[in-house]
Amino acid sequence: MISSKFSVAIHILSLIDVHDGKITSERIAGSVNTNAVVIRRIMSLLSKAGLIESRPGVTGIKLVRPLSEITLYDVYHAVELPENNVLFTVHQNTNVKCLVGRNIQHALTQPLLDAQRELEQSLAKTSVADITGTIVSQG
Amino acid sequence: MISSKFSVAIHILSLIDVHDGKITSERIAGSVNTNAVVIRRIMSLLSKAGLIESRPGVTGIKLVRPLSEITLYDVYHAVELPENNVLFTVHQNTNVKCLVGRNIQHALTQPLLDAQRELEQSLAKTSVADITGTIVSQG
DNA sequence: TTGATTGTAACTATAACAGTTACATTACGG
DNA sequence: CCGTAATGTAACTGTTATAGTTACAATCAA
Repeated sequence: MISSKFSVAIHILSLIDVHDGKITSERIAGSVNTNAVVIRRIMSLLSKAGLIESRPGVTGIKLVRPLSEITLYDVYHAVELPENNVLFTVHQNTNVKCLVGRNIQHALTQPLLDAQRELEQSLAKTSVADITGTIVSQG
Repeated sequence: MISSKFSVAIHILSLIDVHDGKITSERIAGSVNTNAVVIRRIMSLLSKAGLIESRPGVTGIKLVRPLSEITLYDVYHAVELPENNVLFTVHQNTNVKCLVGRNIQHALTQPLLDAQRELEQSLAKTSVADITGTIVSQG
């Protein structure tokens, strides 16, 4: 399961955009209905990914790129993917004396990478601006 | 992250096939290099999904369908997907007084379902027999 | 009937996620 | 230039999922 960090991150980016950057983590937390530290932790991941910029003591969060140039994949990659960028865990240390144990990891590599790529390419088709557009049109 | 239950389940199905069903959970555990109860737990999920059949006291596990008719998606669905069949967690209980809080879940629904479908369709393209074929060809 | 096997409960350990309190650091506004 | 407010992060708690382990009742084959 992909955690709610992903959808919360999109929520954060939408709010920054709607408020032209003039918003605090406390206010965002009020909209998400959680604690401000939860918001700041996810903002920290978005900062490391180069999507936003913020500074201690200063109210306001800057979008480094417009939301039309940030895809759902960018957000997913920033907050969900582990260091190795691999979605599927494959069990290691299998018994090399066994034909299956010796070769299973390699046999799975390509199909699992393909599936991950399809997921990511689908996410990349939608920008956060598309999501904000849907939100605004709902009223 | 998708857990190793998935890759272990494929390992189990491959071993059943390679040994024509004459194999115990203890032997499978020896190939996977884990405890037999871990294997039986995953076997229980595969049984509930109707992919295998086994009985207490009887050595041997039956493949209900040939591996060529079991896709990676079938295995993934059997051991990884939660009750609601939804891959992405979306945060709930957002603030309805806020435009974004009021509409974010609905705005995310379709793109996230699309991405999940792409992942699943990609997994469905490969059968467990394909994996076993790769394994055997490696030697 | 004996021995092997399955199925499952129960316990432990670890890790990720999420919520919370606390606080040092920073910088803007009066 | 001081006080207020905000960020960034550490530290702790609670919950859940995964994984490993021991134990054992139920089952069946030989």
